[in-house]
Amino acid sequence: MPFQFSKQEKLKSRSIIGDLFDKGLSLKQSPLKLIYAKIDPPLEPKIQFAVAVPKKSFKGAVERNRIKRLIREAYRLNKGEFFNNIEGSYALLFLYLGKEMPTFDTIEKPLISILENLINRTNEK
RNA sequence: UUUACAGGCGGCCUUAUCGCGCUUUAUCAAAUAAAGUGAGGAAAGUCCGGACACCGAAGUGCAGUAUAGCGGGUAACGCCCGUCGCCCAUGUGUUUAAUAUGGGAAGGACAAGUGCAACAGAAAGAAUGUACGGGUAAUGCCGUAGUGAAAUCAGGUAAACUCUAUACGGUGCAACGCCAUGUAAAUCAGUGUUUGAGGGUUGCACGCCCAAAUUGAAGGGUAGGCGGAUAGAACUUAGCGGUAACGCUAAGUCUAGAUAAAUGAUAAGGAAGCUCCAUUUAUGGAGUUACAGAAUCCGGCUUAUAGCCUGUAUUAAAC
RNA sequence: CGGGAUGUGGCGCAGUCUGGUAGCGCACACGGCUGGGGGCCGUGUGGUCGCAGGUUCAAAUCCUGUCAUCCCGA
Repeated sequence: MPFQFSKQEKLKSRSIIGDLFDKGLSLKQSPLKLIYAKIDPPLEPKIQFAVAVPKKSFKGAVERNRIKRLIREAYRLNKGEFFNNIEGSYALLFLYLGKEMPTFDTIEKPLISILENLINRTNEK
């Protein structure tokens, strides 16, 4: 079941999200930015995921929803490749920093490269 | 065929591979499977009106806010319908008047009081001028001229204060109820109290309530979870009443309920409209297809909007 | 979801309550003082008063609608 993305995998806790902004580590690959942190004690689905698009860049709710859906889709299709055998529990938060409407391709490529970097970092430790 | 106005529809269809929310069924549960279902006319702005919920009195007075011909519709409204007067445009008529059609608008009161009117002008409210003409015994008086938006009339102005009539308790689903977690000030109930600072209660006043101590009881916050929460002033069709808004009756239908927030992604093909180009005048090629995403729920208003359909009026061309 | 404020020359502000002339500082242009710069002095340019409609003889000002920006509460 590598391509599913259910409700449980969404990062929902307000306090964890607040901590991410305070002391999370970040990886950037334009137009995306990933903020992540290792969570201890581990969460139930070990990897939890969230998306955010700033209201300042995109005023309309339709555009913001569209970008969030694209990012979520790209994450859903690629997460199995990276996280199936990972150690530890992580919270991930993707931010979209671009100013123009993306297509699926312009989302997927930087997302893959960010995930590769993330895996490399966690293995080094 | 052009333009304007009014009303309606409004990101289409198929296949493949993945995927999401909710409901029901199957399994002890979890996970899973199957079936069903899943954004709008504005879901938006939050400008009005309600439903619904709560408040230690939500009381009295003042203040404040809103509305404004008349009649009707409605749960209610500042919304909608009809109508009278007013204003504008066009046609007929034409010295004026009148009349037809269409459109517009917050349309009570200035003989209750207070205020305001730049510049110009003699004068803008306790003011009656100047010139010419008329008239008279003479003055008062009458007309014309000039300034100005308004000039002799106790005028104009209330989208000036104000007055009159009517309506309004306050706060809002982040209301409110419940569950789990559990340290202290704090809360609730009973007993009790003289003075009174102080505090609370709707902007103010009155009024009302609280307040030491002691006994007893159950809990509150803590970005957590559940309920509130989706069947309703609902929708569709038919008949009847009404100029209309709308109402009544009957039959049928079930029509989103998320919560860092579901309704999507990729690929291929197709249909229709519009624009541009080419020409064998009917085809080919290219481009484009809006505004925009439910968040307690309804009724309005306002704003955004490609294209299509219907109706009315109008313009031009051809026959 | 609820509440509040602000839009005026290039920039920062006053004027709005109480309607008739849009003003101040900085900046800009020209001239003067100086050998030159800075500084000071003088003169000048520059504003659909966010937008639309209405009331009025007359609107930055009053009324209605609308757009944008900012702030606050939970």
